[in-house]
Order: sequence, then C-alpha cells, then structure tokens
Amino acid sequence: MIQNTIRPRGRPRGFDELEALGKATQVFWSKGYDGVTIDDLVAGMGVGRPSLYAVFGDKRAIFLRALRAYAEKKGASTAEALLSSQGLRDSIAGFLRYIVESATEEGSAAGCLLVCVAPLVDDAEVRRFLKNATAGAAALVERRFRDGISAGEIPADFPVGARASQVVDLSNGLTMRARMGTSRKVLLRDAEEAADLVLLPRGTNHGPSGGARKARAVRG
Amino acid sequence: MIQNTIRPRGRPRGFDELEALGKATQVFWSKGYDGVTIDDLVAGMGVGRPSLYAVFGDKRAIFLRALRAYAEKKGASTAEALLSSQGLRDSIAGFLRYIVESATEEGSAAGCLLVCVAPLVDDAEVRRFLKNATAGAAALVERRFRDGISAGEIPADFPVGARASQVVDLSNGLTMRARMGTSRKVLLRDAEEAADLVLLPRGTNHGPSGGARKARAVRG
DNA sequence: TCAATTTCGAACTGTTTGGTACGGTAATAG
DNA sequence: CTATTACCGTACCAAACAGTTCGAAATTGA
Repeated sequence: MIQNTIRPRGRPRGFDELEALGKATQVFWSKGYDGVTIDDLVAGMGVGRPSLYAVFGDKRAIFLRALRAYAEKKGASTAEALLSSQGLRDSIAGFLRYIVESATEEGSAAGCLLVCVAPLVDDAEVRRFLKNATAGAAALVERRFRDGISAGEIPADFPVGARASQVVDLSNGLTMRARMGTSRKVLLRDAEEAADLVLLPRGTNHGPSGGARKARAVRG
Repeated sequence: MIQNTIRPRGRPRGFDELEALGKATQVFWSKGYDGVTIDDLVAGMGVGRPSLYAVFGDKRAIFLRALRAYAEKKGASTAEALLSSQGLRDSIAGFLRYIVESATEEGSAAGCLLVCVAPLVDDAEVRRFLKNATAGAAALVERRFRDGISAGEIPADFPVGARASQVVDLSNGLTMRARMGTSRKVLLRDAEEAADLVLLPRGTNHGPSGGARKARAVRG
C-alpha cells in the first residue's frame, strides 16, 4: 500500500470515510430514511456520534452523500452491464439482469436505495437528484437502442424514447417486487421476458377485432 | 338521512370512523409510515388523542386498517376500470390510465399508498397483505387477457401470465414516476404506449442479426 | 332533575431522540 | 521529551414522542 499522502497532524481516524458511507447506505437501504435514527447510523457506520457530526453532518447530509455515492457506483455498473454486450438483446437483458441481481443481493436489503427509499424522502434536492438520475438511465438505454438501429438489429422506426422509458419502468417494477420478497429466480425469468417484450417490433396492429384506437401523438 | 340504528347510550362521537380512516390514509400517503407521528394523525384525522387510541389502537393498527380500506376501494376501482371496457386494448389502457390518474390526483399526495409507502413498512403482515394484493392485481389482468383470447382479440398463444405481471410492473413504474413528480400528461401518454406494448403479439424474432439468445423455459 | 354512560380536551409521565460539551488518547513537530 | 493537533468515548441536555390519566361535556334512561 502506497502512502503517498503525508499524514495529517493529529490522531488518525479510526474509520474510513467512504467505507463508513457505504455502511450508512446499507442502514438507509434497510430501514428507509425516516426509519433510521442517529444511533442506528452510529451503530451501523462504526463511527462515534461526535465524529459523525463533525465529519458528515446531520442525517440529511449523510443521506445525500450516501445517495450520490451509491448512484454513481450503481450508475457505472449498470452502464457497464448495458454496454458490455455486443448484441442488443443481451445488452437489455444484461441491464435488467443486473438490476434484479443487485436488488436481490444477499447481505444487502432487498430492493434499491434509489427506487425504494429515496422517492419517499420529502426533500427538494433528493427529488431533483432522483429525477436527473432516472432521466440519465433512460437516456443511456435510449442511446443503446439508437446504436441498435445503426447496427440493423432493430428497424429504423423503433420507438427508442418510449421503449427506453418502458425499460426503466419495468426495471423499477422488478425492483419493487424484489423489495416485496419476490425471489431472484422469478425476477430473473421476468427480466428475460421483459427484455423480449421491449424489443418486439412496433405493432402494425394485429387480430381481426382491432377495435377503436384513439389517435394520439407519437414521440420520437 | 335515515336513522335506522338506535343511538348508543353516552356522548356521541364527534367524528366518523371511516372518514377519519380516510384522512389517516392521506397522512400516511404523504409522509410515509415512519414519517408520521401520533400527533400528525391526531391533527390529520380530527380525532382527539385518547379517542384515537380507544377507537383505533396504535399507529400500526391504524395503518393496517387504512391500508386494507384503501386497497379494497382501489382494488374495486381498478377492477372496474379494467372490466368496464369492451375491447381489450381499451381495458388495459383504461387500467393504466386509472392508475396514472389516481396517482396524480390533485389534493392527494402523488403516487400510491400501496406502491410507494407500504413496501417500506418493515412488518410481516403488511408484506403478506401486499403480496396478496399485487398477486390479485396480476391475476385480474391475466383473466382479462384470457377473455381476450376467447374473444379472438389476441392469439391463443399469447403469454397471459408474463404479460399480466408486466402490466403490473409497468403500472408500478408509472406510479413511482408520479411520486417523483412526472406530470400527469406525460404519464398518460406513457400509459397508452405501455398498453400498446403489452398487447404486441409474441415476437417470432425479427431482424437479420438475431444474435445468440439463451434458451430458457417459457411459462404459461 | 338526577344517575349512568360514553366521548372529548388538556395535561402528565417516562422514554427516545438529536445535538453538544468535556476530558482522555493517539499521533506528529520541534 | 514536550507541545500541538486531531480524534475518540462518555455523559449530558433540551426537545419530541408514545401512551395514559383525569375531569368536564354531552347524551340516554329513569
């Protein structure tokens, strides 16, 4: 281990800041935001109460830092899951599989901090952050769809925007079911089926009794 | 107003039990479970603190009653939205539209008690109730799909089970986005697109570069 | 009018919680 | 070896909280 940073003057810390933040994430993840007390964080993070206030600030500040760090890490992982595969279906399925796997990881609480916990936090900054994060996820998927069009894997009129947000909706639905205790096995199967669904070619209408469909705008 | 029940002996109550329960639902809905205090309920329900304990019990009991009443009412409404239309597409779209509309109702908090609040409550009975409720919703949609097969609106090999749980996943995704502040207009458009998606005929695979798809079991 | 019964409002009690002050401890600098 | 710096653990305080007690108020029955 390289020690390229000179030690600060006084007594060294008894904890690693980022590691403690990771533990805070777990605490919030399992108990929700309002459900955790400072003592929960003290116990879970392995940081004494005064140090906690001195280094991180109050509960809200800790949550915001934990949320940002978690989103950054998870965003990178999902992007990798999405972009590492060659084929489009494997990309989408890999994305959804990763979502399911991380939502059913043993040792962590079920679900996802971003999907199951953060939306309930009554805080403007959290909401703003969340909206950006989900928009980013949808944009990522949409870009992958566009690449799929370029590669000829899907037709040029594939509704990339709509399907991208449907992928996100479906992944959120899978995550919520994970939180509610649905097994990884079932969710992995459903992830595959979801990937199949969102890759279906645009319907030219089927069946004899097509019924009256309301005309409406189509988005790009 | 008919007075067919004889008045009980003592001082009459200053509140209606079911109305108060409805207000409790709103309180939990907007603040989450852990976020509400007894004083919040006292203020929101218009019931004095001792009466609240005497009539309803503690916070957990109030939440369980509110949850059951809410689920019953919402279950009936969604079933009606699903079954009132003749055509299958209108049924599914009506279902999703109703979900979006009730999740973006003005005057209530955004989202849904069942989707956004209840899953975070760390209580075995709540979890059990939720699992049953979502299974019931999926079963309802699945039955509608079966009727669609009987009516010849969709092919006989339509994957009713998978598509039903996808409808539920998508509706949960829409609800979560409502909670995060997405506008009703956008969500209504996405509800229509979701209805289109889940009614697409099963893919016989498309495009020239079909890629390597893992073989896997197919459910009924 | 008076007793019995039920609810309501205010106040009370023990506990939990958020946040801080204080002395002890472990490291570096000279 | 001493001074300085920064962190750690304990203990403390005020505010918030859950749950209860108690007397007043409202209604029925006699």
